[in-house]
Amino acid sequence: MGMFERDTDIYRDRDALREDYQPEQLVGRDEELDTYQTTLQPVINGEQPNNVFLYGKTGVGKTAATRYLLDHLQSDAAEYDDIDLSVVMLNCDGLTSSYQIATRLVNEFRDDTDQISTTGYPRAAVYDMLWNELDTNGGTILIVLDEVDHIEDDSILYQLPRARANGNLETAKTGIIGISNDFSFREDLSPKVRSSLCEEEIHFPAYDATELQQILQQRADVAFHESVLEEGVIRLCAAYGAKDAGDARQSLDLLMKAGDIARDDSAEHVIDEHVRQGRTSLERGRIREGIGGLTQHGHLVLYAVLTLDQQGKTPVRSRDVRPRYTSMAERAGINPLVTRRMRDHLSELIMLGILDVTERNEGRRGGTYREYSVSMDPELIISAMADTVELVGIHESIEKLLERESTSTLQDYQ
DNA sequence: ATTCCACCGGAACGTGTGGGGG
DNA sequence: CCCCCACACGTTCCGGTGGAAT
Repeated sequence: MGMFERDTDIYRDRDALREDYQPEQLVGRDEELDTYQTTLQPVINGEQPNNVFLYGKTGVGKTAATRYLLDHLQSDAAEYDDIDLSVVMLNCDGLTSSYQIATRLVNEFRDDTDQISTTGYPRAAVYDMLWNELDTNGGTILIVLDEVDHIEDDSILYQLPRARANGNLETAKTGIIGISNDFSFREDLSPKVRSSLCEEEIHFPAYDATELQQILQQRADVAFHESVLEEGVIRLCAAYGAKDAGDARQSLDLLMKAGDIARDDSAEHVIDEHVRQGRTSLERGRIREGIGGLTQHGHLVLYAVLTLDQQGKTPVRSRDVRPRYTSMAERAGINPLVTRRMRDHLSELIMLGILDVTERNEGRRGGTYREYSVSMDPELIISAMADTVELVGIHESIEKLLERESTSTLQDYQ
C-alpha cells in the first residue's frame, strides 16, 4: 500500500457541486431562458446580434444560463456554414476601467505568446488594437462581460456597440452581453449607453427556498452516493443561501464544504454538524481574503474597532474610533491618515462584511453619524489577521489587550 | 416651516509605482 | 535613456442630508 490511498468516498462526483458544473437542466429559470433564447436568435439568422443586459442578485443563475445557452448556440451555429460565431467571456471582477477591459479583450483574441501588457499604452492605442483583433477574427462575436458593474466608466460600453457604425470595424459583427448584480448600475449609465446596451433586458429573480432545495438536490444526486446526506442537510444549506437573497452559489459552496469536512472525518454521512462547521470555515476564508487585501491603514482601523469592541465600547461612532486609530498608528510608527480617509477605510470594512454600521440621527442636537460594530466573531478576525498582517508591535498590543480583558485593566488604552 | 447639528461622501487634485514606446 | 500612460492610495475642500429642536 502506498502513501496515498483513495478515500472511501462519500462523493460520486464532487465536481457536480462546483460553480462551473453545467447541469443538463437549469432549475426554475424556464421563463428567463425562453426570453434569453429569443434575444440570441438573430445570431443564427446571421444578423447583427442584440445587446443584452442581464441583472439579478449573485448566485441566481445569470452566468449559468449564459454558459448554457451560449454552448447550445455555438454547437447549433456550427451546423450552418455561413455562420462564424465566436464567444468571449470576461469577468470584470477586479477590473475597474474600460481600459482594463479593452486590454483583457485584446489578450483573449491573441496567442499566449503575444499578450499585451495591461498598463502603459495610451487608451486610444488599446482600442485600436481591439478593433484590429475583432476584425481579424471576423464573423459574429459575442462578448460577455460578467459583473460589468465593476467598470467605473462607460467608455468601452459606448464604443463597442458603435464600433461598426463609427467605421472601426469592417467585417466583425459584435454583440455585448452585460451581466450585473447591481440594478442601479443600469441607472448610472449614460442614456446613450443604456439605450444600446440595454436594448434587451432580462431580470433574474432570486431563488425561493424551494427552488434552492431543488437545485441542491439535483447537484447532490450527482455528487454524492446514495443516502449519504442526512435528512435536513439540504434544507440547512438552502437556508444559508436564502438568507442572503436566494443565492445558489453560496448554498452549493456550503454543501461542498460540509461534504469535504465529512470526508476528512471519514464519516459515512454528511450531517448538520458538518454544515455548521462548514459555515464557520467559509466565513473564516472570506474574512481572511478580505483582510489580506487591506492596506496597513485598513488593518489599523480594524484593530482600533476591534479593541474598542473588546472593551465593550461598540457600537462606536467614527469620531470615537479616531483617537484609538491614531494611537494605534503611533504604536506602529506610522503617520495616521486624515479623518476623511479613515472613514473610507471604515466603509471598506463594512463592504467586506467585517464591520456593521447603523446610521443614527439625533437631529439638531446630535446631527447624523454612523455607528460601527464588529459583525462577526472577533476571534476569527484576530486569528486571520495574525496570519496575514505584519505590523510590528501591534499584535502584541492586541494579545495583551485580550489577556487583560479578563482582569479588566485597560488604562493603557483609555 | 425653518433651523441646525455633525458627519457623510463626492470631486478635484497630488504623489509614487510600474510598464509602454522610441 | 527619456517622457508618456494608467492606477492605487491620500489629502483638501465642501455641498448635502435627515430628523430633533425651535
